[in-house]
Amino acid sequence: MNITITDIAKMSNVSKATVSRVINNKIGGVSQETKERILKIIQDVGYKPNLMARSIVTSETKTIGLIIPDIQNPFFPQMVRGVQDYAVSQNYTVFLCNSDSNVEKQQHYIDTFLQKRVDGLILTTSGDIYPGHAQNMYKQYNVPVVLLDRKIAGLSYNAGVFIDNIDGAYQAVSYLLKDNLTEQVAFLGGPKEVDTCAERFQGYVQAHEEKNIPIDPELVSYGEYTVESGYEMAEDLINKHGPVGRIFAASDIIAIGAIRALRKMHISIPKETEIIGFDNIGISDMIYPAITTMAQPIYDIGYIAAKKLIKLLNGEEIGQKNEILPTKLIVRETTKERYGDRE
Amino acid sequence: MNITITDIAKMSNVSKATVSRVINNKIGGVSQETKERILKIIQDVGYKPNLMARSIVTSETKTIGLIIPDIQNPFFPQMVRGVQDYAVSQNYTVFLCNSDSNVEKQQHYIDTFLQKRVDGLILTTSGDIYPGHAQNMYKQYNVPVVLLDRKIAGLSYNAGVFIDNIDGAYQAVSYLLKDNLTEQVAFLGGPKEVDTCAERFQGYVQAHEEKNIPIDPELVSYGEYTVESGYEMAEDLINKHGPVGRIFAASDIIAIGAIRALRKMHISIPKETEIIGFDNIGISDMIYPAITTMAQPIYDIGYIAAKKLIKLLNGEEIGQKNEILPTKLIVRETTKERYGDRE
DNA sequence: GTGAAAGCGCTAACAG
DNA sequence: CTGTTAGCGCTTTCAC
Repeated sequence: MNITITDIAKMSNVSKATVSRVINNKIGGVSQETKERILKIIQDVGYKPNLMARSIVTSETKTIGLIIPDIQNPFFPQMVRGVQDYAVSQNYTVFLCNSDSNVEKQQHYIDTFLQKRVDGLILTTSGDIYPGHAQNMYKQYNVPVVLLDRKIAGLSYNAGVFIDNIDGAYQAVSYLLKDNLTEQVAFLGGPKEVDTCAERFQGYVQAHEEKNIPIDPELVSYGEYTVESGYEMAEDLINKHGPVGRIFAASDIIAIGAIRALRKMHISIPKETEIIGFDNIGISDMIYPAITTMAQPIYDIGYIAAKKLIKLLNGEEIGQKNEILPTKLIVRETTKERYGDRE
Repeated sequence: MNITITDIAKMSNVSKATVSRVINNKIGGVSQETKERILKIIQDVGYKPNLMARSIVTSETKTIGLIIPDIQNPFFPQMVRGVQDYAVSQNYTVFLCNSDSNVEKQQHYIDTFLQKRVDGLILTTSGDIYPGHAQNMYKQYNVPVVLLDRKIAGLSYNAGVFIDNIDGAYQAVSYLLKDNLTEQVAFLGGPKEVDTCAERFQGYVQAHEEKNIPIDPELVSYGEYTVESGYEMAEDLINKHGPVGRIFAASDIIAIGAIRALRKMHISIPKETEIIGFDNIGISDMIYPAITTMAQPIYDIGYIAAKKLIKLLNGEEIGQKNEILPTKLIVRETTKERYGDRE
């Protein structure tokens, strides 16, 4: 039905092999003159090679499978952009799926990707991957896996791009505890089982321990990385515990929800309650109050991950297996000025 | 290298055809007993059929190409979700690409998708598609195209899902002009050439005409559908023209930027300046002030589009070619209460 | 420089 | 119910 290489071959009075050589720009294959003749015909009839057919013989699809938990969390689109931009620049196309932080869905997508024979996988994991399956990926399909943003215990992978969540949270909370403050900071977390959240909690604890501030679990809550969850956690916190002086939100969108909740309760920010977020998503400096946050290089995480994956596919060296990107505190309006802020 | 249907056939002492029948669950094909035997072996060795190979013979890839202008605009992820959710439920996988509102990029992605033999295309167009190419899609590849959110003059397509932008904007601006106000509303637009923006401008004009309010072009600006652009347009507007009483922003993210700019200039919302956005993106009620906006069913747009496309692929009737989804004004904090708001 | 032929992994008649 | 065969559109030896 569609026009095929055979058609082109006939129209050009050459063999399929010759056309194939032209399409693939094989060096030293075809005389300049026949090459041009074929090219012209291809152009005229608008022939586009069937990449499926090619894939089946070359056994590479120039396709990457990318799984993220939630495309509606603004963090991920930015990361996806990074992946895509590099992938496209290297002539790859990407399948994108949302796992909804659901392990079954995630596994389903991995299966689908494997069946569609993606050349590689980039995952921001949601919970565990069934160990058996993870094994299968390697043994049978030999598909390289790059982990993004979230690590997963027990899963072997080929490369990873992360940030130092413990240190990031430690720095953020320490900033909140500057000027010899001794009152515990409240913690508004994402899902307890997600490692980024668990690590940020660790950093939070570290900062308190350093100052010998005991941690009352009443000021620690877990939810999801969503605005709504941030809203609810903050509301609950204030209702149950009363006002708090400082909040560390494990992500900016949680912070946004929390800010909204506090406003509804007529608690002024940063005067009565200070708050620090995490991620530095795009809008965090465009809403009011602009969020003080621990920035991570979101786009770069994706970009570098794609780069590592494609290096892997090309059999090149990727350097260190895990790359830890830097975080940076960005002070804005949700925190008061601190001694030593200007120097 | 990978395990193939031939391997399974040998291991099961049957022919490839029989294995194929089992894989595809052909009715009345195989005896229960051999079927189970084969299934067990498939299970044991972890065989996954090569969908590329299947595609080449069935000439369907169970893949959909989706192009959006900008995944970082929160409007689109929600729409993408709609597309994906339905597509996945019907066993399709989707390629997603950002055109960056760039026609060349868009065309490049369409070409790639065509070469990868997607079964159908869903586009939120960015500017024109080269007429010749658009033709090619139909004549040569017979790939159905569903348009989303944005129409494009001169491009033939199989189905479309839109909203009534003219009416939506008309309603929004009319709301702003209620209570016999006669001062022109300012217009903060997206790209002038994008039809959603152009139509919203039309509705804006209509609302003014109805009240015989002349339109001073100084109060009309165009930019992009980004927060930054909203910020700049609002800043420029106030700088050049002085304070304005009411603003109609062609999208919520433009509104967010504008709100930020006004705040910086110490203009209070809604007291001194009222503002209405468009879209009702997720965070529009979570920031402060919460945005009064003309809501559109973003998720549904995507979902319905996917549904239409897959109906098309199945040769089913899609009903009306163009589906126009309803919009609805949601009054929140960026506008004052109006006479007749409560009834 | 070019062609013939084989084969990638699968499905789809057609026999039996 | 099952096997044989052909062939999808392409690349890739291997000859010439």
